[in-house]
Amino acid sequence: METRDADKLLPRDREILRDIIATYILSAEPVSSRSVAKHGRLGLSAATIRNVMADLEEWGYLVQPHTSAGRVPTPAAYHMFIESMMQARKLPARERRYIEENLASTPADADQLIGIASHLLSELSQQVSIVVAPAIGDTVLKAVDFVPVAERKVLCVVVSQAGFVDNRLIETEEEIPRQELTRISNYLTENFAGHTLRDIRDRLLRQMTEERLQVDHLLARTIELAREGLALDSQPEVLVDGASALLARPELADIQRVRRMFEAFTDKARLVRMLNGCIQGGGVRVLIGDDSDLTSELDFSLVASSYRVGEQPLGTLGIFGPSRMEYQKIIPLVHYLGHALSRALSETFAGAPAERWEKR
Amino acid sequence: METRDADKLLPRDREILRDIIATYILSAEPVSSRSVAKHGRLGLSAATIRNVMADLEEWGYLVQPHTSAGRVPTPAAYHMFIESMMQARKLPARERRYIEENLASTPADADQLIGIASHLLSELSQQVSIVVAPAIGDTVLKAVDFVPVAERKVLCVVVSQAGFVDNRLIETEEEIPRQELTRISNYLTENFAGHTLRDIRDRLLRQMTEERLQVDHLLARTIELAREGLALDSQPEVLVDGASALLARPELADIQRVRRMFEAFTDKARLVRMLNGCIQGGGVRVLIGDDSDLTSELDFSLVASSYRVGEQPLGTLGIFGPSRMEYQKIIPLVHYLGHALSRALSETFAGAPAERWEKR
DNA sequence: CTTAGCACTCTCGTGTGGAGAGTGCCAATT
DNA sequence: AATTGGCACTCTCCACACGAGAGTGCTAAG
Repeated sequence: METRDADKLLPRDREILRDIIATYILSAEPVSSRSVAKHGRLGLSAATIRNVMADLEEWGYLVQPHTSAGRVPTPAAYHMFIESMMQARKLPARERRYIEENLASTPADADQLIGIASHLLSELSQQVSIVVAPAIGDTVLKAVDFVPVAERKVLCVVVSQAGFVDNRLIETEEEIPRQELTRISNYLTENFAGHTLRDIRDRLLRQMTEERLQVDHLLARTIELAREGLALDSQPEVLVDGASALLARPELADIQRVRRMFEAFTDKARLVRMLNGCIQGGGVRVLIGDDSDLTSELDFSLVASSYRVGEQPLGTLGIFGPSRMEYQKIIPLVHYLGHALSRALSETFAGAPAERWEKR
Repeated sequence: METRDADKLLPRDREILRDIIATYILSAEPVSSRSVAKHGRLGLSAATIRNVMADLEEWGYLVQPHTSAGRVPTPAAYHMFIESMMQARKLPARERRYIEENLASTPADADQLIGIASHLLSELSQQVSIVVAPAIGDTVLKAVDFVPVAERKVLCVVVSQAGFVDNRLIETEEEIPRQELTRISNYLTENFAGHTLRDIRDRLLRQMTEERLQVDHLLARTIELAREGLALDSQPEVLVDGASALLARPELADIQRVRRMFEAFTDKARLVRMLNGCIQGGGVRVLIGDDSDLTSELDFSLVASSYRVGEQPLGTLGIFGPSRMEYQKIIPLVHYLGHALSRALSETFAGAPAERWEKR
């Protein structure tokens, strides 16, 4: 099977391939030469179409499920379709407004915002949405606070620049009085806001080693609390929404497939790895079939984009669904929502820029 | 169809019904008179069994999917089975240990604990687990803390007696300096710890009305923050876990059913209503078929129990699955986990009892 | 009251046949 | 040389029938 680049195809072949893909996306059924001949705007007979289709199959853009069935696009075909055969529709004003209204509603912290975003994605696409929250170690610190909640138990609240809030319960060696906790909170917040938790931890640990002997009591406790409270070990959170809408689609008539899909969702680590492959580059990335084990075994695609605050990419959001999804709609949706979420995150915490590292 | 109470049944009839239910629970297939005659410890012929089965059907304990199929237990039969035909097996030591190890691992806040509990339930039962977190309004306050995160944006952190942590971002009329926030946090924590958020809110609002004229600046701000920060409107959180394991069961071979199940999970409000019906009374409650729209339309059952700290029931946890579940295992599991979670929650925050209301 | 026997019913798997859809190829046409 | 109509071929899908198997209900005998 000799593959052939997009630009090697004759315009007519491209037109036919385009028609086949568009039809298949809507119908979910193998496309026959006759239906292309009828619907197609180019007045060709079915027989001619058949010849072209045979070529396209040879070049790896189509397959037939069995002899004497119509043909179905391959991942290569979808890729070509997305890159050069479709014009991404602008997201309808209605939907834009809907997104804006929901994201701007009440003052919400970042965790709530990504929840809303996830819900919007699945609702507007009728597919499964996946949103990955930032890995805690990479977030930039905005404020830390320690709240005593029981004897020798302190709740550490970390607020990131982008508005993500993380709680962690830590156990201390000895009871630490409330005022001292407040002092430590202030010290950490004032000196380290604007840096990633990873940096802060490293710096504090280095400090501890260097000045081991002359650390004062307060600093020692600060370091103890910071080591526990700013731990990096937690998995980034993954939100999956809208699975029930997907079950209505014909490709999931087979239970085994549904099951594999859900098992895929359960394996969060794998999801994160896959999604994060999409984080580089500002735009929307599309994974289809061959690109990844997860999508290929199910004939599914992933349309993903990153969201960010300023330059800093924070996490990924995307839509997961059958390869024959309506990319003209889905891609703009993911694109728009990526930007909308980025904007919402930036706005919430605008106004109080972080101190620079050098300033310390 | 005349129904007949459990104690009206002859011992032999009960024995046969018991066998049928036990067999069906394992096999998922209609039980025939022959199989009962063979496996049954009472040496009766198939024909005799048949007569009894016809009676049991008349009394509403069995149904046949069609003539010349075996028979299947009704919800009434399951109820009788649970109440007087099975001896609940003690939970194996292995599983107890596993539960204890997981719940006691690292210092964890209550939200993490219920997450672990939910996971344990679904893992050990291979069914879907549902855990309802406490409604925020009913939780007893342990500590409040306000963290400034941006201009006129304050993060309110509420820690409940049981260790649940809730964050809420609030927008203030004017910028409030850090020290003042700390003072307000302290004031609220010291004066109101030990009471439900609902009580506190009511009290503060009353105070505001009564002393409208002579409120000082600090109190005014306190009330403003408390009104926003201790708002009660949020839905209780619901955790659902283990859906993919259920998909392996034969009763879910039909997609439509899977879909209805997932739609049921999406309707959190309904879940909460159903689960909370089980909260009264210390023990394990079982809903089967007729009891609730949700279980009946799917032939599913719900085995639920509450978890609590001290006397106070906080939330519900349970297992949702096909009616033919192994109640001998599932009921002890839910029972044990309810207690284990209660214990874990109580232990975490033991040591610092709340002040009494009168003390104020 | 129990049970063996038997006729009856219903499901389920298999096989068959025909309709329909779609293709591939060839020969005729433009 | 490209296009097209025609035709044979293949494969799926559905309907139907048929028989095996499983299970029941009933009756009559023990």
